[in-house]
This record gives sequence, structure tokens and C-alpha cells, in this order.
Amino acid sequence: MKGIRALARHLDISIGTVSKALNNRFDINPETRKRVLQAAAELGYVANQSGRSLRQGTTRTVGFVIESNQASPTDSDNFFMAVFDGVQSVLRGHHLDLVVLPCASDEDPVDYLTRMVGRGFVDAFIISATRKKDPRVAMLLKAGIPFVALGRSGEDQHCWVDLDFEGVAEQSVDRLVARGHTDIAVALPATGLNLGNLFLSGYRRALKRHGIPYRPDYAIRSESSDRGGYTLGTTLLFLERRPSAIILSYELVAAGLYRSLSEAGVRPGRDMAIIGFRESSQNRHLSPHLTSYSTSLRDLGTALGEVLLSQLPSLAEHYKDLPRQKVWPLELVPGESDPQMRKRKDAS
Amino acid sequence: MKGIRALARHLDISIGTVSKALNNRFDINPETRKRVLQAAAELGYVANQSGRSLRQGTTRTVGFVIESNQASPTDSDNFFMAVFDGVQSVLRGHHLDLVVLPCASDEDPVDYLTRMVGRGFVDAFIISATRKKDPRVAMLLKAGIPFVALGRSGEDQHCWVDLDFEGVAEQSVDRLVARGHTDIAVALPATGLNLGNLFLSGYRRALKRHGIPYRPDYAIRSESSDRGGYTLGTTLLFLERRPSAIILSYELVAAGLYRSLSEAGVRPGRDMAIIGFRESSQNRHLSPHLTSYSTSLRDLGTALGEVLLSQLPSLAEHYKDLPRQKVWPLELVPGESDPQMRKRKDAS
DNA sequence: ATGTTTCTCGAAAACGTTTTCGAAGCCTAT
DNA sequence: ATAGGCTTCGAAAACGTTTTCGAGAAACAT
Repeated sequence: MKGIRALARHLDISIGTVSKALNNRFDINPETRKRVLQAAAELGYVANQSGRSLRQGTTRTVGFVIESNQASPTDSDNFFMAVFDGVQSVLRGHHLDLVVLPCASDEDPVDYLTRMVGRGFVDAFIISATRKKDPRVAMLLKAGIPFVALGRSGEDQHCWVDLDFEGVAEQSVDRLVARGHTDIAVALPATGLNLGNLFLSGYRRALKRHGIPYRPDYAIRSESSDRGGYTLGTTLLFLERRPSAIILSYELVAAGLYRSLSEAGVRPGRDMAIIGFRESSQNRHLSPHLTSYSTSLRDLGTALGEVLLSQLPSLAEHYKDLPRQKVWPLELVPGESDPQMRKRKDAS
Repeated sequence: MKGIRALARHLDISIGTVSKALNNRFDINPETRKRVLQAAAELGYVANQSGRSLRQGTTRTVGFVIESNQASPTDSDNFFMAVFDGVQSVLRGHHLDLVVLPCASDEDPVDYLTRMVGRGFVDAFIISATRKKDPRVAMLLKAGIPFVALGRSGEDQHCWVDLDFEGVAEQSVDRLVARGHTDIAVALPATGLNLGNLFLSGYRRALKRHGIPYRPDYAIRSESSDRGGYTLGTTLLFLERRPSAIILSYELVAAGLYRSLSEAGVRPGRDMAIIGFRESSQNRHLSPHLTSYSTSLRDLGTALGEVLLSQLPSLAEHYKDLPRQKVWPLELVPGESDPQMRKRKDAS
């Protein structure tokens, strides 16, 4: 015999009483509660999750869906660990646990999510790598499952937390303009991630504000990898009118860009101003130091966890004043990669 | 009404029949099976996981326990994603799913694992960041739960898959000796990870083979981060007898090491030979190119998944010829950071 | 026609827990 | 002494599924 029944027999009381004692219900004598707790600790009893969640219809678990990638690391990789950490520590405070659900690179993300929803071993979801009009959002909304997206999908009837891509783009343009630049390019992700749209719109808004016309050929799509940064550099150098500055929306491209510029005899940060996106240890050794933005990813995870809690029916009223959407700020860390512009001869 | 009962009523047959039809049991008319499958697809029915696993005592889920870290990324971060990918795609072939269980940085790993074991929503575990005599191994063995460790714990009564740290260390020493070096240092992780012991033992074995005495001050502990690499460099330069070469057991330290050596006027790869550990995009831009080792992490994940499958009672006989332990090889990718040694004047 | 096998299905138990509801005991106020 | 309230506990139902076992029908062999 195992489980709560064994514990009950061992204490010579009913299983109902044991259950109530363990779950801190009110109609239990403090004396017997203490006995039960002690015996449970001794025998190492922990309630079976299947039985519990079958009865309660809840699993006390939330799933964080990510897309694991096959080979080359992208930005997201070392991004996520710190976020997990933040989310998990918030959830734990409410006796919830986080599990990460990695969608393999050879499976369709929507299929995967439907499968996970169907299996029902999580009460709520956090989805990431959000795309514009992401079909997963519609699916979760229809299924009525609490969730929050890390990244905006464009529609606003759901919760999300997202980095301030628009703000960063805008602020970067402002900074470059203030330093004398007008030919400012922007590097955008090649994939359909919505952050590309956001970054672009912030970029265009700032240009407009400064009266600088938008050149479509200055919005360059590139892979979010070291190699992507390298090809970005060559693309940049062969533009009809060579820009004097570039803003990155990814952290991993910086090193490759530096390399390809250097190889072409263009000194990064001097002949070409560069503002990176997220600060990272991988960029810390670049010379000249990359101007970029910093933020605590663990805190971002914490925020994500809190928004999620607000969506859980059991905690809804406790968190009802919490905003359902949150733009996560980043802070400029000035480097030397975007100095005041020297006089330039027109390179048209 | 929901669940299998609704489906049964809709088809006007018993729930037992529905269940058997969905689970491909033999005593079902092919005709009715087709009807059931179709109706299930139409109504979007998927079996509730709690009910199923309560009855079967199995969850068809395996948990991959990692230690999420708070802030600074370590080696492990972008290491894992590819591994997840491999594991998940192997498991999926057997109708199993992978969930990643991130142990937050502010929780004790053993406590966390016991909690996860207790909750029982996974049938088996993969544990990582294995330490020497890891208490988690003993715990899982005692609990009788199938598991495989990514990384050796030292004891051999359990399954593991591990990178060939000893081999890499040995091969690196051989290579450096062949190029004229005798004063060879080694950088080891500061933490209690067992890989440090393995790497050191390979290093010492090779030294012995070449008749080079082992100098304890040449085995340098350092953090597995960019900053760790930086301090490693300064430690290296202030040794009583400066080594002419160093072998790294971590991928992330290389950039920091290059930087600190350069700042001290010691040209990395020329005045100091360097052999890195795992090839990574972050090191690809280093100049001179870092000699290091490469391997497919996705394939490593695949191997990990297969060893795990062999541990599951339901699949044991199908995989019984599979070795329970596996040393995962890495392949040398020659760079220019460890050239033939030039004549040196003794720096003692 | 009868006995025997084969095929298909349904009734019911079982998994381990939580939770409702009523009962028993005790105390207090009348 | 009796009625009522409070405290503490136990019996039993319920969650959704799988699986065992037996029943009935059909097919087959004698």
C-alpha cells in the first residue's frame, strides 16, 4: 500500500483527515495536524500529482514554450535562462512550478502547442518567439487557457510582456542624429518575429520626427547570428549610398559586423557608427566598446510571472490592478562605437 | 459533459470501447475504430493526462533538470538548446515528451529534484551539471526512477552521457608537446562540476606520458565566464614560471583571456599558445583563430534520449544492447592559436 | 441441431487524491 | 436537563481514464 492511504493507516485516522491536515484546512485539530505533518515528513510522503490534479482540475504548473533550435545558437538561447529563473522564483511563491516545453525544430509550433494544451499537464502558458498575428494566440484565446506572451503579437486582447523595441530604436536614432548622422541604417531580423516590425516602426517614427526621409534599402534583414552579422556588414558596404551609422536589433550580430567591416578597411565605430541592442558578455570584448542597452532579464522574468499570476482565476482578484501588458524598458549603456560624427565626404 | 464520456455518448457506444479504439487495442472492429477516430478528430478530443496517468501510473513525460542561472550566462546556456532539440525529437518517436525543469538559482538542487520526483509528473529524469558523488544520483537510484545524467558523477552504477573531457585534455597536451611546449597550464572550472576532475586527469595522464612533471600551480581554477577568462589571464601572467601554453576546459573564457593577455602586451596565440574547448560562434571572431573542438550537440541530445529510452521498463528489452554509458567524442578544429613554438628565452 | 471457437463490445473496478456533508462529541446558555 | 452551537473527524462521492472480465453474437465444426 502506498500513498495517502498508507499514511492514514499508519496514523490510524482517515485519509480525508490526512488530506485536510496536509492542505491546511480549517477543520482540523492543530494537534493532529502536527502529527500528520510529522509523519508525512518521516515517511517522505508527497501527494501524487495525477490524483490531485484529476480531482482539482488543476496542475499547479505553468508551461513556458520555447523553440529549441537545432544547431547555431541565436539570441534567444542565453536570453532565456535568466528569464526562466525570474519566472520560476515568482511562481514558487504561490506553490506553482514552471516547466519549459521545448518545441523541437522539426515540429510545427502550433501542432506542438495544441498537443501540450490537450495533454493538459499545465494550467497556463507562457509563449515566446511571438509572431505577428500568431496563430497560437488565437488558439489559446479560443481554448480559454490563461497565458501571457513574451513578445507582442500585434493584437491586444491578450497579455504580453515585451522588450521596448520601439523605444530603443527611437532613442538610438535620436542619439545618432544628435551626433551628426543622417544616413542611418537599421538591421532587422530575417524571421517573421514581430519585434522586427516594432523596431522598424520606432526607427521610422524617429526619422520622421527629425525630418529624415526613410530609405527602404536602409532597413536590412539579416540572420540573428554571428554569420548574419558578417553578411550584414557586406550588404551595408555595397549600398548605393553608404550609411554612416547602423542600429542593431539583435545582440549576436555585432561581432560579425565588426569583423566584416574591419576586413573591408572600414573601422567599426569610427568610419561607421554602431549601436547594438542588448548588452551581453559576448560583446563586451569588442573594441571600440559597443554602445548598447542593458536590462535585467531575471526581472523581466519576474514581471512575466506576475502578469501570468494575474491571469489565473484563483489569483485574479489579488492581482486585478496589475496591467495586462507591459513594455519592458532597457537602459542605454554608452560605449565608444557611436562617437560624434566627423566631417564626411559624400560617398554617393 | 466533457471528455471521453461525451465522445462515447455522441457515438452511442460505451466509453470503454472508445478508449480501446483510441489506444489501438486489438479487440475492436476496424469499422467502429474508424468512426471513433473520426469523431475524436472532429470534436477535438484528447485524453486528459491526469486521468490517464492516474490509471496507468505513467505520464509519458521525461524531465530534463537544469539549473537556470540568474544573470551572467555561462557555458551551459546556449549549450542546452541544441541538446533539448535532439532529446525531444528522439522521445517524440516513442510518444514521449520532454519537459525542461529549471531549478531556480535560489533553490537547492536536491530539494528541487525531490520535489519534482514527489510530484510525479515525469516518468524519468535527465539531470545535468553533475557533480562528483552527486547526491541527486543517490536519491534517484534509491527512488528507483529511470534517469540518465549528462555528465559523470564518478560512480558508475547509473547511466550517463558525457563529453570526452579526458580525451580532449590529453589530445591537447599531445598537440602542444608536439609543437614544442612543455610548460602547459590548464584552466579548470571553479565549481564542483566533475568535468574539472576529468579534464585534470586527462591532462596529468598526458603529461606523465611525455615525462613532464605536473605543477599544481599550472592547474588554474577560474569562473566559466568572460570575466573569468580575464582574471585567468592575469593569474597566468603572474605565475612564478610563466607557461607557454594553456588549455581551456570551457568555451566562454577564451575571449576574456585574449583580452587580458593583449592588454598585458602578450600576444595570444603567439606569445602564449591557447587551445580552447568547445567551438562556438562567440569565439569565431577571435584573432588568431582559436584552435578548439567541435561536436554536434543535437546528436549528443539524441544519444542522451536513446540511453534514457533504454532505461524505461516498457522499452528496456528493445534497447537492451545499448551501452549504459557513453563518452561523447569531440573533433579537433585546428586554428592558429597554437602554432609551432618559437625559441624562447627562459622566463623563470 | 448442437457444441465450440472467434469476434466485438459493455459493465465495472481501479488509480490517488480532494471535498462535501453529516455525525459525534463537547461545551455553553437557558 | 435540554437545546443549540462549535469543533473535529470520517464516509463516500467525484475527477477521467484504462483495463479486466464476462456476455452476447456470429461463425465454424461436428
